[in-house]
Amino acid sequence: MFILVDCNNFYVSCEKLFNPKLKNKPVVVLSNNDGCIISRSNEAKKLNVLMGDPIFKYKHLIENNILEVFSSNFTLYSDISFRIMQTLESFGFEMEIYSVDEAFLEIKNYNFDIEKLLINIRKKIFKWVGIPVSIGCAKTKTLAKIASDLAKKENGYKILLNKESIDLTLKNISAIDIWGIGSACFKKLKYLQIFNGYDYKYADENIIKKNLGINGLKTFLELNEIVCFSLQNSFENRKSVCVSRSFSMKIKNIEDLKEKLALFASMAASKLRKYKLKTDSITIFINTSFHSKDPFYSASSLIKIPIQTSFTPDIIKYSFLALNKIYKDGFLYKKAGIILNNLIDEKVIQSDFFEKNITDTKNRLMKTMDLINFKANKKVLFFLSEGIEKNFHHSQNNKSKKFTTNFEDILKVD
DNA sequence: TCTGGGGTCCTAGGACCC
DNA sequence: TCTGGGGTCCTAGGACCC
Repeated sequence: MFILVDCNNFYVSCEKLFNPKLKNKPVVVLSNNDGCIISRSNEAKKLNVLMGDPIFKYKHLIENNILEVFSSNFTLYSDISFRIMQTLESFGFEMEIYSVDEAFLEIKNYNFDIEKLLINIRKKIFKWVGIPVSIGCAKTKTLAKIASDLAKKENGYKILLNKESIDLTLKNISAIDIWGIGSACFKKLKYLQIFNGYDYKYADENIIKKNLGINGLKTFLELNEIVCFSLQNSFENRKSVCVSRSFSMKIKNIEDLKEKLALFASMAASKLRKYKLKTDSITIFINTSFHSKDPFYSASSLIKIPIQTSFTPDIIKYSFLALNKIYKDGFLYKKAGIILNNLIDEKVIQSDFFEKNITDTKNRLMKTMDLINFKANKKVLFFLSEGIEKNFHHSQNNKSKKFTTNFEDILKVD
């Protein structure tokens, strides 16, 4: 049996935690550049503020002091997330941290009162961390997801274990709201006269497989209480690392693009070292704005590295090679990024027989650099290609404090 | 005027092999 | 006129998730 614990309006709830004045008020949290809405309080949802919408659409609500707006404060959110996961771990079940605000628990033998357990989990997380959660419980992850969505509308938890309640629930949810079904699959399902969860569950298995592929079939089976998605150790075997940003100013030439890319490469490389991983294949991508009327261009390029590495200069060097393959003059670039693929444990790398082995030297240099930057608590040492002027002109005008991770930001109680 | 970032997995098509 | 069949691997891009 699977239990899904899902934080309600997570980022907004984190903001409300340290700011009691926000209670019962419409609040939203914005994406990186203060661009679009990525979290909404229930009150904001009631005002028809939509997920993913650019914030300028709601200028009138802000100017009239109806809507409270926050820039994203990921330092705060990940610390709160960590506390929630720790609390969940204390229950002693096998656990998968699925995202910053969700975790699956798997219960193998149960001869106790499930309902009591769910109530207990909610209580403990609220008491220890202060974040409200919704909990769903069912035989498969897909059904547990559906249950947790329902829990939000009911009293915070929902158990879907008998056929009647499952079927009734599925009749009342649109196929698009099923985990794993996006707009493309939904379109195909509608063509097949499958509109809700119930239609999907009792559809013809072969038709599903033919039209929606292996993933559609797995979802179909999961609705029928056949487990296709098991618990995963999400962080130990991560397969890629990505750093990407949109630019507030469009970029017109390869030099400026290289500078951004070098910075992203450096950030990605330090992530790799943090996870004790190395890569031997780099993808970089660039694109112009999806929204602007300027000519559109989007491209990506993958490049292989002969020896697995997490050495920043290597990664910068190869990302430039990749960029040269796809860069075209005359476009206004809005976004770029780097993805490191094929990650392996840094302990098991294969070195090059014919090259002088300087891996140890490289590792020591990176270690020293990371340490100096860590102690300084900012990036005092970096590579010149990253550029000296790192100002992204990031708008982050409404950022809350790092209440739980910075001594200077700790709340004072009079 | 202003529209996010970080992931996983699958698939189609091309290049190549025998 | 008629021109095989069965693979692998790589890459780009799509679809989905939060």
